[in-house]
Amino acid sequence: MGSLPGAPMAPTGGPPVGGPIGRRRPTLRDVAALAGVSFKTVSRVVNGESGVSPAVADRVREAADQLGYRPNAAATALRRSDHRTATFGVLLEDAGNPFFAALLRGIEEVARGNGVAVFTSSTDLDVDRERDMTAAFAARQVDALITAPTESDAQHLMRALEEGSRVVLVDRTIDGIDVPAVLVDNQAGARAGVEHLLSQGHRRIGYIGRNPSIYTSRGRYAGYVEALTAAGIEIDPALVRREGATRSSAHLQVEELLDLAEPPTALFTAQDLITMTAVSALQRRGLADRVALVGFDDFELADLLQPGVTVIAQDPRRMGALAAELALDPEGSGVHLVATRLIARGSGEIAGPG
Amino acid sequence: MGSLPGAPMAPTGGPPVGGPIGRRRPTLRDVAALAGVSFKTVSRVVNGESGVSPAVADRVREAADQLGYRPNAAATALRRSDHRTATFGVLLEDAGNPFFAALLRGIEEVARGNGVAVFTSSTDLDVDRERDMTAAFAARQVDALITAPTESDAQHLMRALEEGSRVVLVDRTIDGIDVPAVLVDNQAGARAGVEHLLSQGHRRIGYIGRNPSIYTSRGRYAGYVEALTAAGIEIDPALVRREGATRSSAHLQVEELLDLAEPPTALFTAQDLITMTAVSALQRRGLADRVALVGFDDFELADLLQPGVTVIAQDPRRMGALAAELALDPEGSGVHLVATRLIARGSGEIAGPG
DNA sequence: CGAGACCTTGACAACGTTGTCGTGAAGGCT
DNA sequence: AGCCTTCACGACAACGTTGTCAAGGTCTCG
Repeated sequence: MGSLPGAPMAPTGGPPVGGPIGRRRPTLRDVAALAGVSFKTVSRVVNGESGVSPAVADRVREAADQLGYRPNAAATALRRSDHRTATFGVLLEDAGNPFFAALLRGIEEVARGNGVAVFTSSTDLDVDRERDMTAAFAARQVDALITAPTESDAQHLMRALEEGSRVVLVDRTIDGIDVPAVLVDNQAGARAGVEHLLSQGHRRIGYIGRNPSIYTSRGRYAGYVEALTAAGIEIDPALVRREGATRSSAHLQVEELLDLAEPPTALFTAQDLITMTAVSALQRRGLADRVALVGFDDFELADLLQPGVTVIAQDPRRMGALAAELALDPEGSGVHLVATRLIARGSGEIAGPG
Repeated sequence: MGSLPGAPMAPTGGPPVGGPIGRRRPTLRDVAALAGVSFKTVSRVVNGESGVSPAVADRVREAADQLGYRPNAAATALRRSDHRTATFGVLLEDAGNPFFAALLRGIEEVARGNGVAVFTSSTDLDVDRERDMTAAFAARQVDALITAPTESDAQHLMRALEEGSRVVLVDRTIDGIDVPAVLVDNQAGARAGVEHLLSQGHRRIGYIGRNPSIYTSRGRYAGYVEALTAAGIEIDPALVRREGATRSSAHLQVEELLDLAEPPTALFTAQDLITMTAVSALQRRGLADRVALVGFDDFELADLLQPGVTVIAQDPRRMGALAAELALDPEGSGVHLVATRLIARGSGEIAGPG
């Protein structure tokens, strides 16, 4: 972990071969020598500490500019008593998914504005990978770890906390750990989506979601159940599919629902990729304007499909920005709920049999 | 730059307030004390160096496990003679754009497999931001900087090189610097796309692209020109728009072309977002199945639109993986061209007037 | 004019690790 | 037995910075 594959050892004792390209980077001492002061004085100027006369400070700055001095981040991190590294670690399911990509952009934005650099990694829901990367980030002493945790085991996060990183959860939460979190009210969002379908006269509403082990998946299903129950409709297990992890399995599940003797007249899909899969399946069967569809997550081009896809939209960029702000603020705490918003575009407004 | 906003100073001299949550992380010395050896011996065991008897090594490993020892990355980076940090910096235009998101995933994958952590940042084509982040990454001593450079000025990259980081260019190249690069043959790809339209009988083919200051934009336009010229068709400046930077300006340009007295019968759009914008405009005017369209870059749902969108597809994930491998390999060099591929889905096969 | 306070500056330790060298014991050879 | 090599391990410097403290100079005020 953490080591590059060994580069071949250079043979010892040969003649000096003209030195590698990189000339040594100037240090505080180099600047000090040029400015004719002690290196500690340079340190003070660089860090904007008080107690340096303006004349000396100018001379130092000039010397620093001339040499192109830049502080060595490793030395700073090592020495500082607060152990700040001006670095975040961000651990998401998949930076290639538009939702997480936007979330990452939101984090980046706030981080950059505060001089913080951001480590990223995708877990693809792999628990081992999640643990490894948490460890890798903690070893690099990130000031904060912003993560959408995969599993219910908080051990690795506790460890990161103990080692001095702040931890902020985003999109998903986890038991047994008290840290700030930015979440969406998945249940309310899903309920609103299903109620929208109910109000169009649908009674047989299929649900296609991801594995219940995923936090968001549980809340969204609960919203589905809640909406139907409130409308006095019993949950029909035949209409519920909650195994979609990969794209192809999601596709299979959509097909299964449509193949039922009594197929649903409307679908609620609980994630963007599943929604896209559903659109694809419906189109292929020529059912796109007969079976209603509401999906959780907005996505690019949803408005250009025929019909446009009605969605429960989140605001991932804002979620990311909020998470980053919580990460920056030592006092930041609590669970922050970000609202969802129903965007009607056509697919959700296809009338039911009623 | 690089400093967190100053946290308020704790008042000095107060009573010890029960210590902060984070207990001190164990160091080599702690492990050494527990194992009853010198800390240098622990260092040897941790790094798998030879010259430690198996019995002692076991004892050390046991002690390290018991304390949960993890090497301090900052100290290692500071002390190592090769200055390796097992860290990459990745600087792209926009991690929210699917193309760059996939590219990032490709880099991440290879990096993770080699124990390398990845810093990311988006530039949004802002040159200042690009320079700042290059500096921020270089200050953190990244082993390699993988970047899709914005401008033709290589100064900041030269600087990063001098300071010991490898530099790998991806998607875009830049003059005056000799570093490995992973590029796409934009010209050949665009030419193939335009030739495809020509073969459907189109002669008036509009071109909508981004600002010529962008490397990829130049190559793609050159391919357009090349294809038309080879077919004996003169470039009609009225059909060429190369100012699309933002989404709304792209939209405007599509509208302008369609508003011409003699509008084009086919469009070649030089980037994914522009293609989406064009689809949107064509749909709104009811021209989606009358005006042919070929776009550079594949994108999600391109096959589900009506008609499906014919594209020149790249393989960004592979590009990213390749770039990361070049970054890892000290001998890596040269320009690596990744092929494009035309995917016919309908929009590009709409027949021309001929 | 002298005492104290303050301001500017420098010397030096320390952060946790790797690199270099030294030392003592064990082993091999003549 | 004596000498040289090898092996296992430790002592210590060094990386570039921040934190602590002390020294010397200037200023204020009685």
